[in-house]
Amino acid sequence: MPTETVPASSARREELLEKAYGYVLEHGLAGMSLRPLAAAVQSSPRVLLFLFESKDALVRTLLARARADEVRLLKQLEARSSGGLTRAAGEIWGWLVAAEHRGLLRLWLESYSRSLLDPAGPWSGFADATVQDWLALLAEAQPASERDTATGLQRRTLALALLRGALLDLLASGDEERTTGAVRAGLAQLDAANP
Amino acid sequence: MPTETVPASSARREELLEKAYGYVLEHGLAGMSLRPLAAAVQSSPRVLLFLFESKDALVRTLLARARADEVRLLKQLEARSSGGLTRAAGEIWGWLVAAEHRGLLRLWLESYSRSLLDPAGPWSGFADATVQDWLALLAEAQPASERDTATGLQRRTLALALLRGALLDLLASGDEERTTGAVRAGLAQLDAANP
DNA sequence: AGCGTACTGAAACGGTCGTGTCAGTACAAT
DNA sequence: ATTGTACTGACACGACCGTTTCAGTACGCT
Repeated sequence: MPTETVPASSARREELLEKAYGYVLEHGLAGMSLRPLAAAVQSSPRVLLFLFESKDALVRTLLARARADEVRLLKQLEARSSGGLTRAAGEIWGWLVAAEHRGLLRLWLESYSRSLLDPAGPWSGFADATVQDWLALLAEAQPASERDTATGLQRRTLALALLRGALLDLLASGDEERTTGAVRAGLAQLDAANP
Repeated sequence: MPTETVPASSARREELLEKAYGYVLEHGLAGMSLRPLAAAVQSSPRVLLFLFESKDALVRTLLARARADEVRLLKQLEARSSGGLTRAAGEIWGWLVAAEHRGLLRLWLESYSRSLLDPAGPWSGFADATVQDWLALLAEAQPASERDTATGLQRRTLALALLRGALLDLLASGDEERTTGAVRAGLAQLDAANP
């Protein structure tokens, strides 16, 4: 008798996951369906379901894969985030504007808005998780004396709002210069207001 | 022979449009389908198609209806937006946090992210249009001397980014106090940096 | 050689989708 | 009374959906 239980990890699974990840970065996962996806990754719906259990589980796996990309960024930034809040925010913005991250950021925004309406779906925790990741990173960049104060939280919230708002603008307009200018100005003001 | 051409406006059409609008404010329009919607508004798919021509046209009409809500806000704000950029931004934020606008704002975010991936769909122009509306309102609040300068545009972009980023936070967290605090602090800094 | 494991293909299932067909009903205007 | 207009119900169509069934094939291990 063949296996037909969840493999949870195998060479073929990893390979198809990477291909599928590339596909959703381009096409989003709102209207994703198995047959076109399977064709794009040179496989079949049958195999995708065999390796990933169900479509819902596949979506969850893809979102986890996306988060892995983001966690890798956080590790990188943590290493050199000793320059304070605004410095860390500036580094994050540098990552956000990089053209090769557009797909991931569109996917992030899509999951974010999706989770607001359907908290039960496979993408539910994803948006909150990334937000918490960013906030935690910003907190870590703050001096310990400020980190746990009310104004420290407010400054973190403000920096994050600035980054995310500018990101929305950037994704829609593609105007790197204008948005970067606004972020720089905002961060400079945030810096100047430091006690 | 019956009409079977587009009515484009009628009492019944208006009535169903309002009901359908209430429905999508709650459920979003990503996964909207005619049969559940028709049941919710006590009608039938047949009638919806008769009155709105096609599902795509219905979605466009619903988005136009949403925009009408927003335009009404802009008219209100314009009347008392003589207090400068930060004052106007503060007024906008006051509108954004109002609980009865959550549905509209979730719908806005959904259409926004949607239009990034599928510029051909019925929601394509919607997000850009609202952004332009907001930017124009902010521009109008600026003194004429600053309105057409590069830094004027930058300050507008910054204010808008702050509002939209804080809105993302608010929609996900519901934390009115923290987000409002961040917006107020950011606007105060923007005000202090005024030449 | 025999067997278990990992993967794959073809076809079908029941379901929902947007839309079309064909029939009606209610009612104001003539 | 007749006619035209506005709306509605019942139902079927073809397409696509996620998933299942049943059949394999390729290959390492003993």
